[in-house]
Parts: sequence; structure tokens; C-alpha cells
Amino acid sequence: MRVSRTQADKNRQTVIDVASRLFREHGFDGIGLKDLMESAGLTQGAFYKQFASKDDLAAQASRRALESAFQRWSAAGATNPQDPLGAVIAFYLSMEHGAEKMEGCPVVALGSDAARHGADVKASFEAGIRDYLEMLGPWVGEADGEERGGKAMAILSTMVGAVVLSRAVNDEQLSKRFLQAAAESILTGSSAGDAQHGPRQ
Amino acid sequence: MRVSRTQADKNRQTVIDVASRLFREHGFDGIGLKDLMESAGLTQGAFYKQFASKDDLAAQASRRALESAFQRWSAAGATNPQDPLGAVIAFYLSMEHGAEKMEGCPVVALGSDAARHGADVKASFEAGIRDYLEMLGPWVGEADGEERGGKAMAILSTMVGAVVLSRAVNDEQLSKRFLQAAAESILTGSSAGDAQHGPRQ
DNA sequence: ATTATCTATAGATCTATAGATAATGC
DNA sequence: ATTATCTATAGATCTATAGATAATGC
Repeated sequence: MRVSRTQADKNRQTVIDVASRLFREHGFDGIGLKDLMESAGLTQGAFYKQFASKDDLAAQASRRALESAFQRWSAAGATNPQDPLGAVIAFYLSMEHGAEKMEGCPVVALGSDAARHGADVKASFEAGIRDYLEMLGPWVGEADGEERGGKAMAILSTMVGAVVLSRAVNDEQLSKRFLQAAAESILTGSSAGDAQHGPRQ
Repeated sequence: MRVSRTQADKNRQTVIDVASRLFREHGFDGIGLKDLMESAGLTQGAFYKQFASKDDLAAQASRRALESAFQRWSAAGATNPQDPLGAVIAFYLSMEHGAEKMEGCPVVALGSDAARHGADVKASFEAGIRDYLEMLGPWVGEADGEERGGKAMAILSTMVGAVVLSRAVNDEQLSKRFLQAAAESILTGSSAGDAQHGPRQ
């Protein structure tokens, strides 16, 4: 029954990966260790040799989720070096992102949950959020220093809020309008709807 | 043991009120019916004569929470008829609001949870969110119709996102900066930090 | 007679631990 | 000899239901 140390390491990574997705889908309290471990191909009993507690896993899975989201941002930005911010916004503020809770932004999927959890989970979120901000900073096309940081924070707030709101309603049309309004607000730098009234949906 | 019909009605309202606060504090999955009912001064057994299921209560408590939040917006806006938007933002984007999860905005406290729940819970959120938007509409000082609606949606997104982000991190200074950056971004209508670099904290 | 609430409980699930097993690592 | 995983289980808690009780509503 015992496996090699490298295999054990791989198993632990798998658990963290699986948890980073299943927590986003069901919330920290919405899925148990039994289902989590079985989704990773192990049994519940193996859990406590790898993690101190469910909260410990929550913190590690949060970190992993934020890292993976950061890589998606990075990849999206690289598709259009002329306008990386536009590229990130195009995927982040899309209905597709709204639909894929499991792989989507962990701040949206678990932000409300994180606020209720301990310092470890919040530390994971804080580190990931700082990474987001550092990536956004050079893209916001503004002076420097404090102004730039402020603008990046405002943009990130708008993005997160728009997807949270779009996922909390039934009406798909309303969801879409939240995403569009946020994108327009960010890209025009001021108000929404300036450039288009037409049939672009 | 039986109580009058009016008393039973009052009890049901109390359960909904209590749930609207405790769900915001602990999440839908973070508190059980036993604690919920005892906090309302009843026992668990009385629950199912009043509600069809826990999800049913979640939907009703969400509606109640959104209504109560709407009234706070309304009251805040009324304190400064010259600048109701500024007044709402002053309380919404404050550290005090960040601290009071139980009485604060339910979209922030339960947005991630609502996205995972059924159509009833989402209907409650949708109705409340539409109320927010209708209130914001006339305040955003923009043309009319679609533009105004878009701007209201972008502003609401920024507000919700900023408080979600500010609650998900440990560093209080970072929390504050999210709230400030969002407020400045909304009030200047464009970028953040234009008007102030000084010691206003 | 009806019914709002109570006590009690069924049946499932939750986190965490204990002890057995079998393969690794020395 | 150590240890990663397994099976099994303790003890708590969860949602939901059943039946008893006692007051209301007719």
C-alpha cells in the first residue's frame, strides 16, 4: 500500500489541484474530504498524512487556484502584446468565464467564502491578488506609482464585481449586460456605452 | 404549545430576519437549521411547518437581506440630496462596512454562494440587484437610457468587487486602498488618484 | 378539529483518528 | 524500520420526518 516518496508528492499535488477546482465549484463547505480524496483517486484515510486539516487544504488549494488563474491572465495578455489589458478583459468578462466556475477566477468563485475563513486562506488570496495587481499595473496606461496602483485596483474591483453579479442572477441578458458595461467602463476609462449603442451584443 | 396565527407569522418573520443575518455571516452551508431556529427562539422541529426546505429559507432570507440593504442605501442617499451617490459610496466603501458582514451587502457576503444555488435564491438576488440599479440610475449623472443603465451596472460592479477584494485579504492597508481606489474611480468618473496624493487616508 | 411547536429520532454525512497492511528507504 | 495508504470507526452534526402536546379557531 505504501508508495514511493515521489509518488506521494505527486498524489499530494493531485489532491491540491482537484481541491482547487472542486472548492471553486462547490465552496469550501460544499464538498467533503471523502469526495475530494476520491476525486483524486485516493481514500479519505490518506488525507491526514498529507494535510493538517481541511482548512490547511483550503489554503493550499486557494493558492494553487490563484496561481493557475494568474497563468491564464498571463497567457491571455500575451496573445495581444499591443493591448494585453483588452485581451484579458475579453476573456475575463465573457459569458464563457461566467459559466466555468471550476476553472474560473477563484476570487469570484470563493471571495465570499474566503472572507469567512482564517488567515491562511486569506494569505493565499492576498498573494494572488497582489500578483494580479502587479500584472495589471503596467497595462493601465497611466502615470506611475500610486495613481497606477489605484487604477489597477479599481479595474480589478470592477472585473470581479461584474462576474460576481452576472453569476448571481437568472436572466442571461442581465448577466451579459453586466459584463459589457464593466468592459466598456474599463476600456473607455470613464463612462459606459459611449462608443456603441448599436447591435453589438 | 400552539401559538396564535399572528404570533406564528411573527415567528416566521423572525426566522427570516435571523437567517438573513446568519447566512451573511456564515454562508448558506456554514450554519445549520438547529442554530438558525434557536437563534430565533424556536426549536428545529418547528422549521418545516414554516418552510419547505433549507433552500426555501435561503431564498426568502436572501430577499429579505437585499431589501434591508436597499433601505440602507436609500437612507444613506437621503442624507445628502445634493450628492446621494457620494453618500452611498461613503458608507458602502468604508472599512466599517467591510467589518460588518452580518448586516452588510448580501451580494458581497453571499455572491459566491448564490452563484452555486438554485433559481429561487438567484431570483431573490436578481430582484434586489435590479432595485439597486434603479436607485443608482438617476444618480449617475449621465444622459439616459442604455448609457445610464450601463454606467450604473459598472459602478455597482466596482463597489461589489472592491468590498469582496478588501475582505479577502489580511492586510488592512491593502483593504483600505481597494475601497479608496474604487471610490475615487467612481467619483471622478475616470482614473483613480487624480485629485489626491496627500495624507487623506 | 385544527395546527404551531415541541421532543425524539432516522439516516446520511462530516472531520478526524486508530490500527492494519504492504511497499519503500536505509 | 519507516511510512503512505487502506479499512474501519468515533463522535458530532446535518436535513428532514414522526408523533405528542397544548393552545387556537371555529
